[in-house]
Amino acid sequence: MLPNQKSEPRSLTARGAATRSRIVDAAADLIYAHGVDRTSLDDVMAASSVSKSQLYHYFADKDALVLEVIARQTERVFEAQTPHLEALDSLPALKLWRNAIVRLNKAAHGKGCPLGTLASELANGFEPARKCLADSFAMWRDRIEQGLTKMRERGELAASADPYELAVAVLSAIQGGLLLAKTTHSSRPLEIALDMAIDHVARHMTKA
Amino acid sequence: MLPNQKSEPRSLTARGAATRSRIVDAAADLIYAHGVDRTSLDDVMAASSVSKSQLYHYFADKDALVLEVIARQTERVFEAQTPHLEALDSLPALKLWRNAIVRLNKAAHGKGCPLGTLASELANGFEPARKCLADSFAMWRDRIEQGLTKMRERGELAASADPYELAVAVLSAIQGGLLLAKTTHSSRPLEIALDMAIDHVARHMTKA
DNA sequence: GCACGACTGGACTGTCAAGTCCAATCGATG
DNA sequence: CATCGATTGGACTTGACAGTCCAGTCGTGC
Repeated sequence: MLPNQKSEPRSLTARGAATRSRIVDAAADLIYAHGVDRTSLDDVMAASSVSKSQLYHYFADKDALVLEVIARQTERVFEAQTPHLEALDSLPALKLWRNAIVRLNKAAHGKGCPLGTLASELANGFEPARKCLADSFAMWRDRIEQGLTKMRERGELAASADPYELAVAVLSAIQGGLLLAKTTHSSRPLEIALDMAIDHVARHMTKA
Repeated sequence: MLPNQKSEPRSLTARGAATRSRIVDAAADLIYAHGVDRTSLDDVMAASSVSKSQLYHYFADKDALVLEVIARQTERVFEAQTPHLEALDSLPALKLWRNAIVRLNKAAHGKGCPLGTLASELANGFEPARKCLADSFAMWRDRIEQGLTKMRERGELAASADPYELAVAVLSAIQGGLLLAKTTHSSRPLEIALDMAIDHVARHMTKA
């Protein structure tokens, strides 16, 4: 059982890094639009103006590329929620965030959450991807949890409230709402789910 | 533009119906386990002990089979929630249902909701499937909504509460909770999401 | 018992996708 | 400017999969 790090050259020049990044971006877009299995490497080649050998120069195989795509989408999801995600420590902040998510979903024409669709497609059958996505969700939950913890420290949230559980509940609402929104071609389910989640947090607040 | 009902023979004998049903069952199982794109017709053939020509005798193409699988999974989901789904008209009934869902998820080794995974995979790019799944979700939501409506008629739920919106919120929580449960390999997110949803309903109840 | 249509078997085709290979360039460095 | 590894091009191999075709069997109504 040798370390078997067969892929990825030891060093990358600036040009190489740019090419590699271009590939990941194109793959992320295509996979978001069509799913992992309906995105061929030929599609990725065409979209990123790259040849087959380059793909296999930078990535051991399609699975390795998919793993990179997960990482890239995780970054994108976090960036898209900036700056809201950094300070979800008050009811007004949560509501602003809610509106931003709804806006984001509309801008994406209700295609759903990039991480959610990847998770649904890969969580069974490609264990490294599942782990990676579980980490992404954990980080996301953690951001929410941090804001709630701050609220509790300030006494805005009841001492009996569990920031971890509240954060999991909120994230569930987001994912479920996005899935229903995507399926029904309407953003209402997302709005309704988010409002429930915010109500749920509000319910654990001490009187104003 | 002729009606173009190219597929499906006019009549089915008992044996033919059985074969056809066997195919759909096998396809449903395989697709639930591996996803639509990772399930080949050869796999379905092997699992249902059927030859290629039989597949194409009963279904116009893979898409037609997938549509049937959606219908079958919809039936299964509803059956699995029987009898709870028929009378979600009290808080205790909702809690019993919650426990049943958690149990079901554990029994399925956290593979998630059959409808949810299909929706995530097919909602973009295969419009007939999306419509079909949207209908399934609407029926599901309607069952929940009916129970809540009954509660409101009885005066247990506040007149200001909207059974439709509450039902959508509950269904979102289920789907989101199942997705996180599947990704994290833990049923906790599902439990947390369901508890939030039930709390949310309880919050709209008139005092006991 | 025979005729006709439902039903079945399985070989065959065409396409497309993953992954391999080798030879050619580019560019920093001594 | 010579060298070496990073980088690139694209043809080629291999296998899988959707879908086609035709020939044969079964079973039910007449």
